[in-house]
Amino acid sequence: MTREPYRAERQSVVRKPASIKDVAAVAGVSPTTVSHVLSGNRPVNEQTAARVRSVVNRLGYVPASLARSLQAGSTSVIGLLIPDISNTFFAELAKGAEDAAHDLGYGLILCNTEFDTDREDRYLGMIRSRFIDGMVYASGSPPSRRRLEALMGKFPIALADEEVEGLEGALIATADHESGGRLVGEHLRELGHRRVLMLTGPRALKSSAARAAGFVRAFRGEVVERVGDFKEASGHRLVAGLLGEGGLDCTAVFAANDLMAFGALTALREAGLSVPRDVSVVGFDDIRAASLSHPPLTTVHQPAYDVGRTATAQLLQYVCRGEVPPASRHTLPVELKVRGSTAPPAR
Amino acid sequence: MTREPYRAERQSVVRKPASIKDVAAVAGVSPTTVSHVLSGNRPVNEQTAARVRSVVNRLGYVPASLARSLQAGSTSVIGLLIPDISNTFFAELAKGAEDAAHDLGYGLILCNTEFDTDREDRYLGMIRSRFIDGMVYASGSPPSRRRLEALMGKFPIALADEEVEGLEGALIATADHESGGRLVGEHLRELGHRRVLMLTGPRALKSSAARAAGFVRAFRGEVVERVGDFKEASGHRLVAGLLGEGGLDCTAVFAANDLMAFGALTALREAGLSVPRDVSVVGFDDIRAASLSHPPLTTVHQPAYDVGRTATAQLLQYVCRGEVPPASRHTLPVELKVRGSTAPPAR
DNA sequence: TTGTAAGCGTTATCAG
DNA sequence: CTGATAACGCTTACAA
Repeated sequence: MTREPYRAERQSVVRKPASIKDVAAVAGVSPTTVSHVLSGNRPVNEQTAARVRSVVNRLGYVPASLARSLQAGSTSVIGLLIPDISNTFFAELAKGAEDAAHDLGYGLILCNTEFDTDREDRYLGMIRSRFIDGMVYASGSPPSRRRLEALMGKFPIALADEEVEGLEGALIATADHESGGRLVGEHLRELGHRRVLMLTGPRALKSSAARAAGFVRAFRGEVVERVGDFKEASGHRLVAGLLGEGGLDCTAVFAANDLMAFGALTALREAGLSVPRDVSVVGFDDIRAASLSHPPLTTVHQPAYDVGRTATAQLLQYVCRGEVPPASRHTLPVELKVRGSTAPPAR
Repeated sequence: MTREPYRAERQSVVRKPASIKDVAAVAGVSPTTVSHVLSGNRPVNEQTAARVRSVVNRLGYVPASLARSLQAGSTSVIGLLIPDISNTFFAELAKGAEDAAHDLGYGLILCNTEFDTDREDRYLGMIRSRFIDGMVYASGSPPSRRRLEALMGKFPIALADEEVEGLEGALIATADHESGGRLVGEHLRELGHRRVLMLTGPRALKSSAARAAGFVRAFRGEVVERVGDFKEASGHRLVAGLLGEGGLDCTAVFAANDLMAFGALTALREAGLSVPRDVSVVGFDDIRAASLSHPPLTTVHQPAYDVGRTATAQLLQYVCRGEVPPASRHTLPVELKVRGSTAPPAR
């Protein structure tokens, strides 16, 4: 009777995989020939080729991509640096990036930073040590700006979703945040609203500023501005605060992202107000929950998938040829999704 | 006047980065010494070390991780194979996997398959060519079973979230699907329900079968079963269908995931039924939208993050030592989240 | 049509 | 404390 542990131990001994030399030796040819049979880079006698192939199968030989990469000087892998993969916006973006990478035979390393600078540093190290051929950089932490700057002239990097101030000389793919704000402004104006509460994102983010600017310009009414942090709790806190201080005094709320809009929604409901009868609410992003909530949220659809896909495709266009990309900006269209959370103001 | 294109072209010429030999030459020492200064693997004269370090900085030398990996025989990168990163369940799982990998200094390659067999094959190739040291495999397409089987004895692979039938001899981390089903069964029974509609996932999935089995055993009432595909549309279609055929004839609906539960919710609402007054609805997964919907969804919280984290940590425990992992199963606890979509049956 | 030999950039071994 | 030298596993001139 063999006891379990023994069997497990025996299985766990990894025996060294066959190398190109092993194949060559068994097939009675040189490593060069094996290489050429597999790559097709130069003609090989059909008899020889057949023999080599059969040995390859018999030994289960698979070329070590590491050695190949070392020789070739590139790994066919790029990185995607994002703050939080569990945020559906970034998950969609990642999907687009992964699709674009896959199309060109590239792998994608997920660099999830949680806004942690150390973590971001470690991932940026991968590009400096040339383990990845390039990086798609989607709004990391603000302090990373200087480091990015140093890298950008020397390594292939593309900015996705968020511009980094002072880093205009790069490949950039971003949603048209300003138009998004404008669409919301026009929508609320047309409904008859004249005074709205605007919950913005952090001031440092250009995307957030662009949304606000577009909105203010198009709305042309009174705008009460409060700064949030893109989290649900901050939307709740800001609205509940105003409600407590003696009234909202606005007929609509425009939150710079859906999560804050949901926080606002909850605060309004808790105060006994009805959406959209008493107050209209608009978000930004169009995350999955937006169409599922009650009422479904009027929001601006951001092409997260396309942002990721475009940034990556652009980047790879240069990476393939071993070039550092020039400056170029792609602004992707957004779309207003009018749902149930907006209506003309009461009275 | 230099015109833009020229500058761009000039910048795009990548000049070859410094190697350890360059540093050695400039510092007047051997590559060996440079290596040791950087790794600390053996003592080096402080003067020499200082000189080397200064040259390293001056030349901006960063060791090529590729060469290091080739020599070491491992890349410190593993893969995470999932069907769809834009599904919040897998995004959470990915986050857990990424965290666990990062903790041990490993990188994580995102292998998003979209249930595409070719795509899955290409990613599995990465492990065979030893570009990655291991793979966390989260419910790929059914046809991949045979291929997995061949790989599992030879390469480090861990199964996350979903068991693959016939592949018991492996590292497995999964949620306690059966207990989840049981909790729902008990909950509905205690509320007084005696006849429920159960929307299951695809029959082939063990997780789905386990949820159903646990539910049926605990509920001990009448169960009308319909097979869905985990998508929102299928929940809607199945419920709307029954509603059309002359009545639901059940006081509650248990969907095997939240998405189908939302589909059911919509169908019920469209038929003029109120949840939970007329019909109770329960989901499974506890995706973000579950707590945001109206009414908030009673559901089973799956520890997606922990599943990803556990599977990955387990895998790495063996990968670190260059071993193929033995069989071992980790079943993670689930939790019933009672929210607003369930209530005692009417009358 | 095929083989030899020189890289790719590290680190480990062994010697001094 | 330091340095040659030989791997790691592949590709590709160059040569035959």
